Amino acid sequence: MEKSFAPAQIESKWYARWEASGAFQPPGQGEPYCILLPPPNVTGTLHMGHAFQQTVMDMLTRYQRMRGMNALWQVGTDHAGIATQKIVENQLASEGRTRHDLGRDAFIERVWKWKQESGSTITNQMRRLGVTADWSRERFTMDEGLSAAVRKVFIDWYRAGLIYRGNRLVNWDPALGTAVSDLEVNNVERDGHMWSIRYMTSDGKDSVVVATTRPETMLGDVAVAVHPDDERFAHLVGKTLCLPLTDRLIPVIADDYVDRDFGTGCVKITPAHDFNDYAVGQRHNLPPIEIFTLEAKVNANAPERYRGLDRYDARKLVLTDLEAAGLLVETKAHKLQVPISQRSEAVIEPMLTDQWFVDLTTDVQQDGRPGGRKAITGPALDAVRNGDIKFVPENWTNTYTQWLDNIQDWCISRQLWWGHRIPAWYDEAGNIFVGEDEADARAHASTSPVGALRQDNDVLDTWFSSALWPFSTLGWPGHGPVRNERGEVVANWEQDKVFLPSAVLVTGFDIIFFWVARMVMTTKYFTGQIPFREVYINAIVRDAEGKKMSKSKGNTLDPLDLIDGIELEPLVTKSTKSLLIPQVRAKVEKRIRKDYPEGIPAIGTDALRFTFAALASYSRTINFDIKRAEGYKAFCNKLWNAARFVLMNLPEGEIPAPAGALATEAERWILTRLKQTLVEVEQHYITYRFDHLAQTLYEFVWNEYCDWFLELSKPALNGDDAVAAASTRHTLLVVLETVLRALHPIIPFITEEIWQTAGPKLGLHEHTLLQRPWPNAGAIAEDNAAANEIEWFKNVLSGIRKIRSEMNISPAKVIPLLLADGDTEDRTRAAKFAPQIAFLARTEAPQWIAAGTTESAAAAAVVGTLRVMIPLAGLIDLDAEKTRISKEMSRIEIEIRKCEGKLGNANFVAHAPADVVAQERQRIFDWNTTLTALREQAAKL
RNA sequence: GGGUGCUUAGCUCAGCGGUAGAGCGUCGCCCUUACAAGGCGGUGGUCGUAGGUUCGAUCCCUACAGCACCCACCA
Repeated sequence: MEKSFAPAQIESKWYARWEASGAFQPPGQGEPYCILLPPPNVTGTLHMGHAFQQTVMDMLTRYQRMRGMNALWQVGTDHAGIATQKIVENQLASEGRTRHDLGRDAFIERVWKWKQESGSTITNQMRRLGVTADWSRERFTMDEGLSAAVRKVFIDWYRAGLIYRGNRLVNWDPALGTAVSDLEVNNVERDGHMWSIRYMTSDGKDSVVVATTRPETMLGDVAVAVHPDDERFAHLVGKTLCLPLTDRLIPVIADDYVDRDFGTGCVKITPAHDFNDYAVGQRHNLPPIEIFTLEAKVNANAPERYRGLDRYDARKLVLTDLEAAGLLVETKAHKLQVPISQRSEAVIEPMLTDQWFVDLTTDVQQDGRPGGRKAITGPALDAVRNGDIKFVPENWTNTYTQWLDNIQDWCISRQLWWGHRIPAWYDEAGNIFVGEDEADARAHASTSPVGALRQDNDVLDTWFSSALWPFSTLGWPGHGPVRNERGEVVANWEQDKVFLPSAVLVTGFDIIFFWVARMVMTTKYFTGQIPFREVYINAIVRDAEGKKMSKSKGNTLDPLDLIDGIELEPLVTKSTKSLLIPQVRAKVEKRIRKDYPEGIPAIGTDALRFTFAALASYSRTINFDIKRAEGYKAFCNKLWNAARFVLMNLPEGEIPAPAGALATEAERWILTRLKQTLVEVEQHYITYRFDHLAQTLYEFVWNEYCDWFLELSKPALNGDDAVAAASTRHTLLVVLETVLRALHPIIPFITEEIWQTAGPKLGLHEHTLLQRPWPNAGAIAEDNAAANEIEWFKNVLSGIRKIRSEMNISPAKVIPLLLADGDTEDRTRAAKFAPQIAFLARTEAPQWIAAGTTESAAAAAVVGTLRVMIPLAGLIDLDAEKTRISKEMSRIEIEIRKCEGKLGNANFVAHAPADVVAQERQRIFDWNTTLTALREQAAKL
């Protein structure tokens, strides 16, 4: 083996071999265990969030596979409607064209082409991470099978009355030219103004002043509302106002939507461009007046003067005109919430448009009569409330249920071309026909169409298809095997439905609403099953300072750059190339040069994965610090070198298990610790505490196996006792091989590489470590007596080391060692561990001082009643030793006083559990024993 | 306005009704034949503040302060 662990060399070797072995596919036996990959954007690239999440999923999948489960990691990608369409439109724009120049069919063809070109980027990056998803079943949300599922769901819901089409006020993104759902809108606080505008009554005798942040919308006002109980304005209710800048008359109405204490207490009502006003308009039977085109420009319903103006230009002109008319009463600064489109960052304009909705709000009884409960969200809420689905950490349950309790109908139509086209047709009279295709739609129609049918131009919200992921990927609705474009079978519902429900969904909290809740809704409705038993909400990855990673901040990290490393200059180039604003660009460059003056070091996939595991506590964010990753790379190196030590101490060929029991205490101890470690690790898998899991293994490997067992093995391997040497050799190897298996789900590459050498030494001839079973902790013998012996040994050794260090004795110098007092057990142990003590502490063979002998002055450590001493002669400063001992004594005296305080408290003795009291008594006894020995030692000095 | 977190060592974070922990950093000694990406030994914390419950509180409860995040229609 090489002297150091070199990730690049070993990572390249194993992935292809694993994949070719077919081991990623479920073996067809054992209990089903399924994990669904949240399908990433097909044309996207891997980011830190993916890498983290996928590491967790891969750990779980590898672990359960090793445990003999019928493990399936269902993989696939998402067509990401808006995002992907936008990329291709940008490409066209750089050629000076728009999608309309191409036409629908040619444009879609072009998107498919882009999907073919870039669709393998992210899946190849996932392979670099070591992801063991079943690629033979890879799906795409727009492949034929999944599209069929989408159509069936749409049609079934439509026919059940749960999908409807209606002219509603929706969130309109004027930049993208499509409706978006409530979830795709973020409210952002912005600095703006509040303007007060006077509306005169038609008789010219009176007026009201309304306050607004959007004066331009006054062109679409249909009323002014005041609170019904507001005495200030009671006399005006029912009066007519002249809407300024127009020739329209509007009424003053009373509605308790109005907050008397806000603004002027009078609200202008613009039903066509405000959600609240829409509701008010409906209550008062006031038809909305739309004043904007879909591009958010003023339309023909407004006075000619404003037509064609963009909404913000219109605002300026309206204000100017109001000012000129003397109707602008006040302008003041005001912070307001502005609805921003997540996708385009354009300001959303509420618009009245024809859209498709999923009814999530109507209560229906079993027989369809009103009342009862909500057909889609009801079961989805129950599944979580009754515990069928559990969130980990469980406080996310609240988030989920509260959202579903307050949900609105889901706008599912998008005015895009890339996506699942809505399977609905219209005749010339505007009647709607829904079906698999035109013929099916006609066949299911209650009336015959008037004239030709024309298909709906819109596509479905991307999340509509991802909502079906848990069952659509398994071949639902199930008419025999589903094949991919190469003709290979990718799913077969009749067989694959055993994977529903999946075991756990690993995902971010940001898509609980977008995706998790909707999967529960569809899966419950269409299969009667829950989609998954547990939802593990993983943390969001942030930078080392806890800041959100974003390209414009320049603090993103590419997981591949961490794996492979990257020089400073290429890093600067790649981080700034998509930044168009020069100031931002300069800032990002500066930051990168400051944060990574040497570029990013290559830490390898294993260390990256281990870091993710170690950071994965229940906290909701993790701060990714390269320093930490470098530490775990060191761990990989440690494991590598431990393996190197073990292997270089083994003879050629297989190492047979020695006959008879383990020869040494150290072996019995390390196996005891190994067993405990495995038990703990298994527990951590159940609770998804990957941080504890990683730490448990880290500590075992480094602090016990390497620091103590390997060191203890050296005298045994080189000693005269051939039986002990043979037994130790075998145990070194057995523990190594077991540890490799236990670590494999976290750090698959390095463990596989080592195992390929270590496994065969034990006569194991599996193809790969990937296919080995998980270690059986139950089969490992426990020996607590041995554990006590090693504990004693560690105490003796660290006592000596402390003296050496504090007395500045060179680590290389071999020193004499004296033992005094102690009991018979100390004598037995001292004899047993004499070679180990001498070797590890660099001492001469320990000499017992006979009772009654005059001791020469020495530095001492105390273990129980045993004194472990290093004679002063020429080595130790007497005064320094006196100080050291007295410091130690005062520390112990403090401890004793603490114990005495507790035990002297009658209430403590009376109320505390017996074992706590007993423990306290034991402690005080132990401290006193040590103190006595130290006093004696001090006296001898 | 509603909801959810967080506050523990210089930094990043675990922990928990009964002796305060890890990684990184830092200090000292050491290239000891697996590993200097290493070894050995240190330093470092009145666990955000104030009350309460308890024999005992970093942990449970209450209030307060500060910091995040999510949801929501205040013109």
